[in-house]
Amino acid sequence: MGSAKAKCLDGDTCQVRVIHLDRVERALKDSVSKKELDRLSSIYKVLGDPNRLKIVMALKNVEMCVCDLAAFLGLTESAVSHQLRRFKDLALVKSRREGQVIYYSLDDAHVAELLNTGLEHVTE
Amino acid sequence: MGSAKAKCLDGDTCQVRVIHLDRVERALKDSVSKKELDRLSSIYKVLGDPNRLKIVMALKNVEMCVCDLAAFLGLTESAVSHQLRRFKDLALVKSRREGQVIYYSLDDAHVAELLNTGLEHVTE
DNA sequence: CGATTATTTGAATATATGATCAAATATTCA
DNA sequence: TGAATATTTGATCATATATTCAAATAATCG
Repeated sequence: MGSAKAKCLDGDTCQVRVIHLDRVERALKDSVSKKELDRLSSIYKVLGDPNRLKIVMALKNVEMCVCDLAAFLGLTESAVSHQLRRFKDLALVKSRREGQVIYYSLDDAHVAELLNTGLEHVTE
Repeated sequence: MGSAKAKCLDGDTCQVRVIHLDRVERALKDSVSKKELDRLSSIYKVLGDPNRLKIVMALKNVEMCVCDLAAFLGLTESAVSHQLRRFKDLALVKSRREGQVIYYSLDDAHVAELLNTGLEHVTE
């Protein structure tokens, strides 16, 4: 342990410098699958924009239509629609049509939890 | 309620279409400050990249140096260093020097919570 | 001190992203 | 059916981002 010698991790010809091989191997072993990692980072990413965060925090409390959200955010309805699609693609938000109006609301309890944990962080 | 008439929210000359003025006003009232919103979205954003997510999940369990993380991720040490700076700028990760080696570790309990909540989401 | 190791920094670059605009779709209502 | 309303879609563009490379720092050791 603690050796600064070059160690090989990913094949035969590589030259990867590693100081704590045990920790690296442990981290590799403990890491979640690529699929789970991609899903999780996508969720964080979609929350990682102020406007989208406002959208989802509003939808946490009440159903809203696109033009309400646009007024709330001070953005184009088109811009809001584009962002809502990202939430829908991740199945974080669901929609319900009532005549001409489409109502959006949160569709995932975990995301609500994620938001609550985040809010605690920021407001405490 | 339910009127599709144009309502004005942000000044005198605007033409903002709103269907549920009450909901929009309520959302505006309930929304967190811009500062908090920016901080929170920055945190989600920094977690919203697969490589950075791997970094911080590894650091949740054990202290690691740059070259260990680089080996773990299959990235350049420089790339890892750049990403670690983002975490440090947000005070989510701290570093400790021991001779030539700089050890990184998680510096924020809330982020660990955020990660745990996220992991539950993805692995359940 | 000079050589080696570990990390950081800044410039460069290719790609991703968010907003806007114009046009398309879908629903209601006269 | 045709006009009006609500939303979506695709193209475009300016900006942000992640990685790489080369060079700079920082610390140890001979």
